[in-house]
Amino acid sequence: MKIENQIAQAISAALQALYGVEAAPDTLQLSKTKKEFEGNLTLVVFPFLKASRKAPEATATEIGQYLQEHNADMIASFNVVKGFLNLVIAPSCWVSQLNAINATERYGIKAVTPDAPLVMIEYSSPNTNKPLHLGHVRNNLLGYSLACIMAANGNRVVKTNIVNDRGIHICKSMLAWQKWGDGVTPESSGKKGDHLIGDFYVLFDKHYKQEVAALQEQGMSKEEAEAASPLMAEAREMLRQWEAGDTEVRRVWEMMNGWVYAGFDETYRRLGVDFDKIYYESQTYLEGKEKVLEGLDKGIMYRKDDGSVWADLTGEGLDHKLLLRADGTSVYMTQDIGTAKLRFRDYPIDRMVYVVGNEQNYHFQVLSILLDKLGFKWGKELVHFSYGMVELPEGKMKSREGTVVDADDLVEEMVNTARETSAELGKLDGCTAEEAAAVSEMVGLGALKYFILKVDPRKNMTFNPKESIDFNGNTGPFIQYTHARICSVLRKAADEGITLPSEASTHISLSDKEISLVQQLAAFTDVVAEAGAQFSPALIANYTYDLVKEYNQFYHDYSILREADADVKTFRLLLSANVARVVKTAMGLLGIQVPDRM
RNA sequence: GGUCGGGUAGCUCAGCUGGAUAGAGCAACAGCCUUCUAAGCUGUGGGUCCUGGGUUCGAAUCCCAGCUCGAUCACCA
Repeated sequence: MKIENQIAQAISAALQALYGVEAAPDTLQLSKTKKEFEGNLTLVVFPFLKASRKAPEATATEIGQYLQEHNADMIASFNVVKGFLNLVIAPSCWVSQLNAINATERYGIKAVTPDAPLVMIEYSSPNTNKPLHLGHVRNNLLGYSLACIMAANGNRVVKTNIVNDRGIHICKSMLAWQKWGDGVTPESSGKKGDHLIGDFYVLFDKHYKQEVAALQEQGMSKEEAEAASPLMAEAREMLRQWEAGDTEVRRVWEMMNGWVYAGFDETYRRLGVDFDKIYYESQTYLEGKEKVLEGLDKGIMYRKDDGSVWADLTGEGLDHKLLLRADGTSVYMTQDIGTAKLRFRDYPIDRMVYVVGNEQNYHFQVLSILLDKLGFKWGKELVHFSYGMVELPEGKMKSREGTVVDADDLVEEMVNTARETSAELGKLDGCTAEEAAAVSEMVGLGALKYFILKVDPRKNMTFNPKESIDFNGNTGPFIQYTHARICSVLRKAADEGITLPSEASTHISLSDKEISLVQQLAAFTDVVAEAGAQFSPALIANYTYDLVKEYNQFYHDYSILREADADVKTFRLLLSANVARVVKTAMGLLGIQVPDRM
């Protein structure tokens, strides 16, 4: 058991004995002692002054004395500062704590049992008319990391992606390709499929804008011109043909979507994200219609005179929501209902998590209510993991204005920078080209992923393309570097013929840094649990940074292999090995790999 | 206007289920490599925690009011 928990129990017993206070161990304000004070754990005694009827100092002293008397083996000494009781824990306890951690397989990761709750996580969910940009990258990294964190908390996890493969936006790209594409393909152009399609989407927009401008010059208002645009009319007609199942339109659609998927797959692979099950809106939107009509029968929805179908959500403090247009076609909400139906048919979902930007908060509020009304047991409790936008210093990224940061370009740039930095520092001089490339990939991606995941997901974040992502300080490479450093020490130890024992001797004295590191390691399980409860990879990231920062201080101030005392040396090696292990596990939860050398 | 998020150092962010003197990184300046990897370590300067009230022994943290930025309130997805 964690020392902190043991102490909490002892304090709980002390409060009962001294003052007759019933305080559950987990309600105590017990935390790591601040650096400026002597001790390892600090209890805040202010809450018990009423019961003790004594001054803060006297109360703290009384509790301290009681604890020391009854737990002599654990509490070496204590001191009191105002209402704070600082406890010094016996060093042997910390060694035992480290030994226990070392003995725990897959430390920090809970086993997934067959009857564990099934959590489905939807993320990525791209449109098929343009390549992925930095906003999608944040989505993908958050979704993937969240899946890892939920699994580490003992849940069965299904990662899913809903591809928005139909609609007017794809028709625009298709039309532009037919008109001006001249039969170009990814093969003939040497361009990634998603980028090629994105170019045609932009091209459509360019021609459309010209058309509208020309019509406006003829005296039309902007709205009139947009409505009169022949190009847009053609796109709409193409969508109608698609819905009607026109073979030629469907053929082009399938071909061009195929190009895009090949491009996406490449980006996903490089980002290191994957899915257990992919849904396509072209396959789910009809299901949604069906479900809505079912709701209509049950009186959950109503039909207007023009034939459109609506849900009345005024009872929930919201508005009326359209679900089927007068012409019977479906809207976004309808498709999400259809997708939910298929998913529930495929999996016994206990909990559904949607990783979607915060601009869609209202949508998911409505979706939750509708799914609940339609009888999905997890509908009410669905989680909209709502993350903030990635903004540029100038403001929002806009696809059509070309101010997006492309995902592939960014990754490439990061990996290049990593390679150059490694070369400059001469870090990979002894490595093969393959090893060097693998490390560059890890470090470049590590920098990007950590940069994005370390910030609170709910907050908007700023990305400045002019200032490249850092490799020093609170960054992925810094953490990776520390791991590599420890690996290097362990390699040297092995070279010296040292084999690590499973336990360190408890009869040694420890420095504050060493104790603090053991405490940090012990806290890892709580951090994983908290990250799962709060859906926050950032908690894992910041924890890991603190751990590594502290380790580097230790590394600087104490020698490991040159330590004369064999027992202390063993302890330090064991401590280092477990720091490396936790770093690797924690970064793994963020989808970041760590190299053994760099 | 309604609803929901933000506002902490020059910049990017932690800290927010109330606790000790509000922390990191970047940027600036000054040190530390013949010694386990200097992508590291140490130090200096830098703060109206948006403002004003309230609750409390104690508030960046909780409550109220206001200021401000953003998202959303589509027969787009």
